[in-house]
Amino acid sequence: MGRWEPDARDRLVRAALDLFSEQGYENTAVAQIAERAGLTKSTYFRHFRDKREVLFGGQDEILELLAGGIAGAPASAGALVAVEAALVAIAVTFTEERRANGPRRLAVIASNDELRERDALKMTGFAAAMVDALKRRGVSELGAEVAAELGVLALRRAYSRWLEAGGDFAEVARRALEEVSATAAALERAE
Amino acid sequence: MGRWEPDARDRLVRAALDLFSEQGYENTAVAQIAERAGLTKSTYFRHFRDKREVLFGGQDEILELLAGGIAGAPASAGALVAVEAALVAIAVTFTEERRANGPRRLAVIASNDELRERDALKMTGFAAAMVDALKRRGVSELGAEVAAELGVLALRRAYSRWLEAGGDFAEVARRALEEVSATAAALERAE
DNA sequence: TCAAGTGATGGGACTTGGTCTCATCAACCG
DNA sequence: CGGTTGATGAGACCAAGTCCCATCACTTGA
Repeated sequence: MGRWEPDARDRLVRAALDLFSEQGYENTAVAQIAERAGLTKSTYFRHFRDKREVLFGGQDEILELLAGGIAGAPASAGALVAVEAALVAIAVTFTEERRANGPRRLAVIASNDELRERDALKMTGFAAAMVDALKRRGVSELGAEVAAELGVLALRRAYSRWLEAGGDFAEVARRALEEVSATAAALERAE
Repeated sequence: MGRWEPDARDRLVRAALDLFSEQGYENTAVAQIAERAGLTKSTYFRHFRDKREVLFGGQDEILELLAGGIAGAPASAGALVAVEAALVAIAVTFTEERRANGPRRLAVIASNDELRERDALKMTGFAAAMVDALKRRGVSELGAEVAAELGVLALRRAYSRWLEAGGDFAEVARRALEEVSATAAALERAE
């Protein structure tokens, strides 16, 4: 396999996921990932900033979609409705290919602390993007933080359910947010 | 400074915080931290599992206190009241010394992605500990997750306020949780 | 047709985080 | 006083990540 084979980045992602699944994250060297993809370590680090990032690609796009979903919600919408719009907006990124690799990817992440750290930071990033967009709509700092945290919780639950059962992600996310916010409201009365 | 000087761990923490503040986290090598503490790299890694952890010591104790606070709450208490008990339970760890170093520590963490990752994972750990303890009380999975996330949000806000204004952490945390949960309840009506 | 330019890649030196093993030394103990 | 224990020092070693420069495929313009 010579130079200029297309889709170097995709090949790296597939090679990494395969190797991590086969032999574990810690037992896989970056050079090995690159080799399986027909590339070298140098090229790997041109595409991904570190060993972890190969499992978390495309999340910048999600940040933009979340912010855009909130900004584009009707002016009359409250914070939670805007968060719902954000979750619906990212549905386009939940493709069949992503669903096919989802379980393996989740298993790898769960197996390693470094990867769970990266995942936690990504979720923090999602929340921060929503907080920022909500505040631009005039939502209070606290209101934005609460709504965003509930949104991230709903997103996590929706993702896990979508991996299991499939279907339209937007619909799954809507139901998850509904559940989460209803639960949050019910917590109040239960003292 | 020979062997057997006491408080090796504390010396490492202080040296690390000083060096990180003076010259930045990335520009500081573990060997340099150890040297300033009168120790070697080997000894550093006996006390902390990696370069980051020196900034996050004592959080295992917090996990136990959180779980214990929830387990020890009155049987009649709802999920949010149990979470309040958890936040009150960790107040003993918020000492004056910790408050003195808090701002520098936060500044260092904010300056670096690796450290923000570790921080995010620690918060996830707090939430997981509370979810676990809440479920043992019979709270539903979803109810536990929502209550725990709101609890972590309140904890973050309380910490930041306590660093600024001081006072009894338990009281600050109680007020923060009150605000957060009231805001969560108010979100529902605002559609 | 060919020479210059461009962008992705290869290759290797280098630093540092982190692991591992073994030697060393201080304190404690019988 | 000799043996044990526990923390430390010392150094080899590997992999992650950075950096610099050479190389090659392809494009462009004369």
